[in-house]
Formats: sequence, C-alpha cells, structure tokens
Amino acid sequence: MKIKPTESELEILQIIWQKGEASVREVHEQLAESKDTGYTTTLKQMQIMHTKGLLVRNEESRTHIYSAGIDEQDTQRHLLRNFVSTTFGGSSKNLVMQALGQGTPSKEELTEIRAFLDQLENKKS
Amino acid sequence: MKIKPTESELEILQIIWQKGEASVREVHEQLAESKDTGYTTTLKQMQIMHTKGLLVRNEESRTHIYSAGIDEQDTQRHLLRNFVSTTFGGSSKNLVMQALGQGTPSKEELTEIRAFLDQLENKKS
DNA sequence: TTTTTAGTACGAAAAAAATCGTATGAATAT
DNA sequence: ATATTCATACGATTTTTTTCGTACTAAAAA
Repeated sequence: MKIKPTESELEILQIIWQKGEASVREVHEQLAESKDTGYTTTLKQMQIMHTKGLLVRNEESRTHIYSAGIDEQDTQRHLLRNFVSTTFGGSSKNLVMQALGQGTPSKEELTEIRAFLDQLENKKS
Repeated sequence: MKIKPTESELEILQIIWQKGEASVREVHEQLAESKDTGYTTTLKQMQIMHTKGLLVRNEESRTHIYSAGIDEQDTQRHLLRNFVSTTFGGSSKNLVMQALGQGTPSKEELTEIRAFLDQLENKKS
C-alpha cells in the first residue's frame, strides 16, 4: 500500500493515534485548538481519509467512531525516509544531529539514545 | 521570512545546494534522472521559486545561473521542527531513534553522534 | 407530536501545486 | 544570410488538497 498522508491528514492521524479512536467531533475539537477550521471541513477530511483507507470506522452508532487504518510506526518510517532524502539529502546523521540540537531532549532521553547507540554499534562489530 | 518550500521545490533546492549554482538545464538534467518531467516544467518551477525568493539568479548571460536564496541549514531546521511535530507528535527522541534504526549510519558517524551527545549532556549538568 | 439538536453525505468551489504548449529571441552553425 | 538550436517568458490547463454550504435524517428535548 502507498502511504502518503498529506499535511492535514497527518494532523488528524496524530490525534487518532493518540486517542486510539474518536468521533469526528472529538477530533475536530482537539484540532480546533490549534487550527481555525470548520466542523464540516474536518468531517469531510475524515471521510476522504476513510475512503483512502487511512482511517477505518465503526458505523454502528449514528456517531461514527474512527480509528487509524495505518500503523503509526510504519507511517513514521516511510515519511522519515522520504524526509531525510528530500530535506537532508539522505544523510540521517545530519538529521539526527540537527534534531538533537534543537529538540532539547531530557537527560533521560539522552541516556536512552546512548543505549540505543551502543546496541547499534555492537551489531556492527 | 516564511520558509516552506513544497516537495518539488525542495528537490530543486537540494540540487542547487549541492552544486552551489546551476542553470535550469543542469538542474533539469539531474532531476530527470530520478523523475520523469519536462524541461519547461523545471524551468517554470525555478522561475516561480525565483519570484518567491527561494532562488536568486544571475541574468547576465542568456542562460541564467541560479543559486539558493535560502540557507540550507536554516531551512532544514524549520522543516525539521515542523516534521517532528506533525509526524512524531513533537518527540525528537522518537524521531532520532527511528532515524538511527533505519539510516544505518557508519561507525564513524555513530562516534560523531556520540560525541555530540556528550557535549549536549555536559551543557545540561 | 413538534421542535431542536447533533450527525452524515455530498457537491462544488477555492486555493495551492505541478505540468506543459506556444511564442519569441539570441547564439550558433551552415 | 538563413536555418537551427537552445534559452526564457508566460498563459493556460490539470491535478491535488482544502474548505465549506446545503440537504437530509436520527435522536433527544420540549
């Protein structure tokens, strides 16, 4: 399958991934906190995403309940690959360093990353 | 200024950043290796980018010579910030680990990253 | 029962991006 | 001098994405 949600589809997926499942209204409410948009716009968007398979939904009750049709990790992987290549010319090292520089991860996170690094390095030697 | 090149603008910027400067033909040639597109399409695209300030050009000779109008690092920073938030829900740790996992950086790169990590950690303590 | 309140469907318009054809002119080659 | 080649400009079209109004219906409230 071809995974390539648009920017605003991603905003919605984000919310759905976080919540697990949600009605249009719930999604819209959260979306509206950061974005000025009409209810039917969100609705339509989610309907489109449904036809594309980006979302699945349960239509049993009048208020349809949506959940994600694509896996969060998979999607992140795909998008990241694409992003690294179009924005960082394929260098994941550059991306990583840039991300670390501005993301201000906590000490704990740094430790985690370091552990991950160790693990990676072992695999190589 | 507002930095937000589209996907295909980015492809072109990428080439320009790498080459430093180039004519439309040069860009198009390189672009055409990976993408099936007409010459005038590339031309038009670059003209638009010029009016947007994404590219600057020297018109002295008949063949205009283009170079980047926006800084590579700056642009990467902006786009990365946006990407982390829309795709990774703001967690740069997640992004970093995912990137490390699939990017298969070399041992040298890992060492570099580790050094960078040390530096970051020092700043915190 | 009647009215009001959600909710969906759907068409269509607006906006944004991408593509391409044609006109035109300057250099170059014949 | 003429023809050919290669460049730009520019308008127009197509495609993709986003947004929203209107119609319709089920459920809930009055």
